[in-house]
Amino acid sequence: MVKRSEAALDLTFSALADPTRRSILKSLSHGEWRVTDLAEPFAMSLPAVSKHVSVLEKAGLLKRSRLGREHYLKLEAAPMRQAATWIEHYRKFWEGSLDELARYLESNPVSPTSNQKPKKGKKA
Amino acid sequence: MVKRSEAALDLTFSALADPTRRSILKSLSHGEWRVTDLAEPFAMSLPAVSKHVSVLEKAGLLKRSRLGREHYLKLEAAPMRQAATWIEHYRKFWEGSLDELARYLESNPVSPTSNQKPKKGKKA
DNA sequence: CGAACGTTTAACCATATGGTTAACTATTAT
DNA sequence: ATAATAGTTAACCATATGGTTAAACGTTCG
Repeated sequence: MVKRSEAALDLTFSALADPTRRSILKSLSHGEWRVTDLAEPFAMSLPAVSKHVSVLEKAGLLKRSRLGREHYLKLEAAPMRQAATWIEHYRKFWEGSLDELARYLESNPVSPTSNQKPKKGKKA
Repeated sequence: MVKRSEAALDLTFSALADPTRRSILKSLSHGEWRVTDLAEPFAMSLPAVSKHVSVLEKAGLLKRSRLGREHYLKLEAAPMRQAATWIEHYRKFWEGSLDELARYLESNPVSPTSNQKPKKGKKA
């Protein structure tokens, strides 16, 4: 099932990569909105917003409920958790780096001692 | 400076939206790699990987150090923190939703009591 | 009924993305 | 000096993305 979740991450991250769509999610975090309401703050046409909404819907980041001619959109934040978990995995790394930097500064007060060049393949 | 960080989020999320690039970051979390080394696992040309690397570089997710003709790439996970923070903001929401669901189920044992239709503008 | 509303779909356009191969630059090895 | 290695850049291609306007669809209002 690696493939499956990779594809889901693709959808989630690329949905989040657009400022209009992030703004829409922000609106939805304050309640359920109609497409027209969502579109109001933006300087773009309704069909453009409609497309953004459907990108978010396909990524599973919102759910749509039809009520007559009106569509109500509701935030579905759960898929973000997978993305957050993916990113979290790297927190250890950047925190680890700071630790290493601290250790380096402590054990190398003035001049660096080792600066040999790598010869082949991976470094570090 | 809202614009600035919005643009940074665009870059970060769209860099993360590609499985090849996520895989490259994963490799870099095990140390510093050259472009050729990074390319080895993939069924694509070196220029293709080179482009992916430069996308990650522009997003600030890795740093490049030139050592003769070799380029060593190093993970720079810090920008992910901003993305993680953005997503984290929504965790409260989905956890809140689960709370609300629990409360709803508790106070509505069998049949729902309120199902009036909304009239205009925002619902919920 | 017919008009207005809410939304999507269609057709189109410009630009971005992800890949290719070929050519080029720069460095290292023989 | 020549050849091999590491990497980028250029030119190209197909498809995706983000926007537009116009038309269509279904629902509600008068």
